[in-house]
Amino acid sequence: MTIDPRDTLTRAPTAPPPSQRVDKASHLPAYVQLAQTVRQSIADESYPSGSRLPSESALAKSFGVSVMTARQAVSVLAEEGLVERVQGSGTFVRRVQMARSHFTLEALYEVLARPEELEVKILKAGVEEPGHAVIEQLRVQPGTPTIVVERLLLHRGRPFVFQVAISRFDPRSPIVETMLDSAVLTGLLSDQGRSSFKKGELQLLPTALDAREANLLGEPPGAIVFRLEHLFFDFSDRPAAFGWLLISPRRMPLISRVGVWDE
Amino acid sequence: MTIDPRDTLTRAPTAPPPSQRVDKASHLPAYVQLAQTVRQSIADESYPSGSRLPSESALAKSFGVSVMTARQAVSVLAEEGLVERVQGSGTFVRRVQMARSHFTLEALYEVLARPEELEVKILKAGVEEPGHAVIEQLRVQPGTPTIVVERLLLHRGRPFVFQVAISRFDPRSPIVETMLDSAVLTGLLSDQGRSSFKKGELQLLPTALDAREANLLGEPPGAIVFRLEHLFFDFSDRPAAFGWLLISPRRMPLISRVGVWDE
DNA sequence: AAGTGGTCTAGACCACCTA
DNA sequence: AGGTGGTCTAGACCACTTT
Repeated sequence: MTIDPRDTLTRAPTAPPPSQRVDKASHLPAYVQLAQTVRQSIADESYPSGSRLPSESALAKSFGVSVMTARQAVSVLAEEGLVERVQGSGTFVRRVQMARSHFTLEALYEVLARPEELEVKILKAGVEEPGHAVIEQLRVQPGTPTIVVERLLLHRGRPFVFQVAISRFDPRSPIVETMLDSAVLTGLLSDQGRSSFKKGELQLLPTALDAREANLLGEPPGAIVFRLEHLFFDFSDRPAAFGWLLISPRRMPLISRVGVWDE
Repeated sequence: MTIDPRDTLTRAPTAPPPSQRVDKASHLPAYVQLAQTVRQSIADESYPSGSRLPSESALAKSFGVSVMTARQAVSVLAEEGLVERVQGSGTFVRRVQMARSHFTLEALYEVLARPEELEVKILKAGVEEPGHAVIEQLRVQPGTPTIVVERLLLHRGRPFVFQVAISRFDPRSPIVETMLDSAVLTGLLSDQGRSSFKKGELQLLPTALDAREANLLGEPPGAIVFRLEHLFFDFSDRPAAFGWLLISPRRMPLISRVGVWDE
């Protein structure tokens, strides 16, 4: 759902466009320079919250670039969430707001991308009858065997992630290979590994560790951590891999910045 | 950090570009139609994971559009995370991976955007001496009074969010107005309200509710919930508002989808 | 050297909103 | 009706990678 910024804000007059021109000597693209100029004007309140930016053609003219280039600059700011385009009306400076923030698993990705610092301990690997949750998620018949793998991932010798992964048992693929293939972990997380899926759904939850999990992760009993549930689908749209990661917020901080931070 | 997709994947030959043309009768823009065509080819593995897409000029030619239009179509897929551009080399189909997921506070935003369904209960509003954490976050001198407000937000009559907000005491602004201004909550979350900041930093954490918090939110004692800490800065780059929200994952599910879902 | 994506031009017409 | 952003053209040159 979208809220029209004009409904709720006192319309401020459009400030004059910057008279500055692109520095052709600079190796920075013109659209980056223009975006930074406008970003700075938002930061110092030359273009206050809710006000309308100069039109793209006005920006182009005053900055000495073509309309498409000015448009690209505005696109950068729109993607950053600093401004909002309204067709037929203009581009408006958006207020800084919490709900626009988004959180990425960058911290996890950074670690997984350096396999030389990682160690994978297989805690359990076998074929099991699925429980209720697994039957529902993987959409298998009760009694159908599934492959269950528990892994502890260590980063620089310290416990990092505890993972439980449950896959369909596929008679066409070698069992042992599938079970021990750490690609089911690293392949889902980084660009590496072989495993390949069509799509996936993830849910982030807060949870408390039980005694065993806390011990494995080197956390105090009952520690509160993130649980990242994942369900991946093969190219036939069948749910193929279900599982979850447990990871401490200290090891994977979820931080988001909104508004103008660079300068 | 970035991993070159070519390092880790068997290079698959580039499949032929789609011979389909844009439907000019359709009201869908050409770039959307082309993006959907390519998306479908990724979904059915005509362009398998790791393979190179046809070049933008090849796509443009076979689809009967200009290069810039084909480029815009590829940009859509790149923003979705389905493909990755490598300058000088090509555009490659990316594997579906967990670490590319991102989580937004959309569920929270949806609720906050409908003020008619909301009710705000002020549980506490007053001037207090700041504690250790607040002194650090707001960078105030010990002993400097700060404004503390506790609010319970109800959605359709049911407890939704518990918020604690601590602001600098600003002698230039009316105290009571500042204290009771629900904009400090809704303004930070939605486009509405008056409060305005230059930038903000947010951190999402898992936490357990204490007895009072659980009672307020209608959760069982010790329930595990999200804690969204926020620190907002005014246009002088001074930290101006610090606080946190407590919200159940049932009321704000954090779900992310990766790969090809539409069709 | 040839091919790729990245940037850029100088226009054009359209859909939409405001006055 | 005039202004705005949204889409699109048919080129161009550049930076970069691969052959």
